[in-house]
Amino acid sequence: MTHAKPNKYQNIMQKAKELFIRHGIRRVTVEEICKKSGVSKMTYYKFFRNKIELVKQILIEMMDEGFKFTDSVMAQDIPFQEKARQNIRYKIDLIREYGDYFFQELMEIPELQSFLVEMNRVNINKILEIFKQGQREKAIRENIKPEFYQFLLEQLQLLSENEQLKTIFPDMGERVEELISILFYGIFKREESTKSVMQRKGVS
Amino acid sequence: MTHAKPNKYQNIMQKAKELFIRHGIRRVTVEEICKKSGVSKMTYYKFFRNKIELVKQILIEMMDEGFKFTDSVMAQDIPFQEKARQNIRYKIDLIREYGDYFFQELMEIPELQSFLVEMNRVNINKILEIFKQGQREKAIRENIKPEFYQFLLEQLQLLSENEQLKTIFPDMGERVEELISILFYGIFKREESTKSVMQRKGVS
DNA sequence: TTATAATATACTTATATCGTATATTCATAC
DNA sequence: GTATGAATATACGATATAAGTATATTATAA
Repeated sequence: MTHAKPNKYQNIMQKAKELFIRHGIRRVTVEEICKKSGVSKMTYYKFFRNKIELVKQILIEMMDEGFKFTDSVMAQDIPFQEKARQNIRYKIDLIREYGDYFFQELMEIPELQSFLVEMNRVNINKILEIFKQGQREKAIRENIKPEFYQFLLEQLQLLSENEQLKTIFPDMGERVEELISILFYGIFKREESTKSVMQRKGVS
Repeated sequence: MTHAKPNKYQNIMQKAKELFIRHGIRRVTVEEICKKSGVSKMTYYKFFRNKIELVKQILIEMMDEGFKFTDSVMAQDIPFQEKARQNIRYKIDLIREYGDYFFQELMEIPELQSFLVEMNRVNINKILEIFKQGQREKAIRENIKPEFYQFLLEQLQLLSENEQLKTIFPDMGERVEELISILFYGIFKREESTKSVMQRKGVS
């Protein structure tokens, strides 16, 4: 990546992320973001109409990076199960990085509702794509319908917010991990599992 | 302790502490505190004139608990150095519990300035008391003047906010610990040190 | 029942934040 | 040097949020 120009846009994005992760979206003001990223309010409003728009950009960037990661993983010449595992670990790490509070707050912002729904739709499509590749590679049982898989994904998502489950796994990352594991070993043909350690690398 | 009555005052104090630790003082509203502690705004204002007053009470309680701990430690029949060590550990743990951010924010509240100065004065007096006991027990060199010790304490406090030192020890707890260690082993007569593990217990 | 105390609600006042407009500074090219 | 474009600092009005108060209602216990 080019590090020659101290890109103001990226600077704002980065500092805003840090502040949001630390204090939550609601508790951070635009002026605070400007001060932290060494930018005047006017230049901020050059780039973003308001705070919501900034949050959207962060989410879009987050999704794009995720897709880029997924694509690179899917192109590798490794067993499908390993690919799936890496993708899942990536998402878990992402959740851990931002923390429950961030995602919880997201859903409480009315202006973001439809955006989140759309983002979720795109995301699920991507996962479906991967699912189909898994079937082509004969790693996933052929007799599972994609619609059924999609249904399961949506139910899993609902379950991850289930209050009872929250008491069992208070940490959101762990919660999601356990749920995915269930789906995982439920749909995979029985083979011994391979362990993988992968490190996500943040933009600095 | 009595747990029969769900004391509203203590309830507010407890929940406020939790919120302040998590989000900082400025970022938490009175209404939020009320909601969390299941108390109406009116009852809140029965107990506290405003948010500052609540913060003051938290600080006073914090100091009182500290003094109580100190007194119990000083009454024990153990070497003076061990007493001193326990006191220091207590303070380090306290800093760790509340986090840098909390104390940093405290000092940025104008209405608290004089209160903090006074609190600091009282605190230093207490430490001086301990110092004198240390001299009486012949654990501290007799030829160190109390005024000089007090001066050192104040300088140490200033140093703990030194920017350069912050880059060396980013964690405030560690920073203070290292500084105190310097003072410690500087004024103590040379004897082998004894390790101690002590657990502070929070009010639940 | 009556008295007490907490609550919910609505409200006014005060403050913080947002978003914009304007004058100023700063860097760069000419 | 001056002109130009871009960022900044400052000030400002509009708006949203929070603080603090008053009142009616509900719950509790003597």
